[in-house]
Amino acid sequence: MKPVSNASKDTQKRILDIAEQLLLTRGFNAFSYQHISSALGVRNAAVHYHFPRKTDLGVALVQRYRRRFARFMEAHASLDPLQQLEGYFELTDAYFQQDEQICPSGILTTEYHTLPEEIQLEANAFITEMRDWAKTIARRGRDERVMTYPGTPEAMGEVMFAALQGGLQLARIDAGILDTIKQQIRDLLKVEKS
Amino acid sequence: MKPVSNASKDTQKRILDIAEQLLLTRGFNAFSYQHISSALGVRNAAVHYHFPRKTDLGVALVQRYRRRFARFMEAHASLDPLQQLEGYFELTDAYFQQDEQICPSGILTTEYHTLPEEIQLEANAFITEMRDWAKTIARRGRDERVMTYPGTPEAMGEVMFAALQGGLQLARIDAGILDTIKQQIRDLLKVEKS
DNA sequence: ATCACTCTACTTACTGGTTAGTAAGGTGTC
DNA sequence: GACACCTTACTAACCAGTAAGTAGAGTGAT
Repeated sequence: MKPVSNASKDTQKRILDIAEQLLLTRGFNAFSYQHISSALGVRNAAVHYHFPRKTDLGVALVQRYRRRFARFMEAHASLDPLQQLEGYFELTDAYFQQDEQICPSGILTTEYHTLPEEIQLEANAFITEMRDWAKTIARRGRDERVMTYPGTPEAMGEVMFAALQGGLQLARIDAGILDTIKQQIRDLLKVEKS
Repeated sequence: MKPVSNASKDTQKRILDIAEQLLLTRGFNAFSYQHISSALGVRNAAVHYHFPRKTDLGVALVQRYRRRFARFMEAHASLDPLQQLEGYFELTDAYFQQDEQICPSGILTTEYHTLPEEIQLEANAFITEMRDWAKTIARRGRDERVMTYPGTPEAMGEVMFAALQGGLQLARIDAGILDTIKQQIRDLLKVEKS
């Protein structure tokens, strides 16, 4: 149990918060330690003190997403599939409403070939977890006879996830597209908006 | 009508070809004039001679996409909707098979907030054209009674386009996802693979 | 209680590399 | 000799990352 001061923990969290905002609006390659340090009111080297290399910061960001998404799944585990679907939609909306952020998986896959391997590995795990959650909703929806669709739950989950990822990006061009896609997914699953 | 030498036209085309490859694999912010000039075997300033600012190069790239996509639509205009759908799928496949490239609209929307306004405007127009084509396929498919789906053709087109855009990106994590999504779209439209 | 010491969380000051972009000069072709 | 198409040589800004120093808070011995 190593003691970490409150100041350190707080600064570290604030760095992650600022970096997250920059990641989801500008992408990993288009933000610098300067952006973070000036937003935080400290010097460049202070950021390097907490996250020596930018790769460390990237890995920490994705790991935090994974912990957060694990808590999200846990909180929604006992809900029925229709509520889980709406919860998934709300998560998507929440991104866009905050500075037109997009889903982290969209950033990570688009910039994939330019990312350090350590971040790629975390991204793989994170995205697999998100895709699996979409598939789980589709599977439970069919098992509990509240969703009706052709094909396998796996395929339906992939389409739902891919459409929301793409939809979030396209919403930057046309904000209305996100609602259209959410409603069409409901229609394709033959469910009513709850 | 200003005369342009063959050498110039050729170099200009080769710059665009290299830049396109870099754009679709690395993104606009993650490639430089150095990347292009070294791949082309010329000096940095030679690229600036043809495209003074990087913005000029970006605009030229998107405009070329638009011309190319216009020709694509013209070539497929007289086909039946099922063939148009498969043509759309083939276009998607072609991107991925070439160095895991993704759809330009995925790059442009993901990096949107970091792009110069001139490129944003071209991107808006290009993406609108691609989305409209997807909607046209969905509309004609229903009108000619070869596709069956809930919701409006507009909504179905948006979901198809967004799912393919997201699917291309996710294919970098799991190559199989693209085929899964294509087949699920066929199933959702109640059409057979042609 | 106070001096000596240690540690955290920074700062200042820097390096070497990369970036887009430019100015001026050269060379071959019509 | 005019022009297209390049080159060499450069600038200023930015990038990630580092080395060395410091202020202040806490600790421990006397």
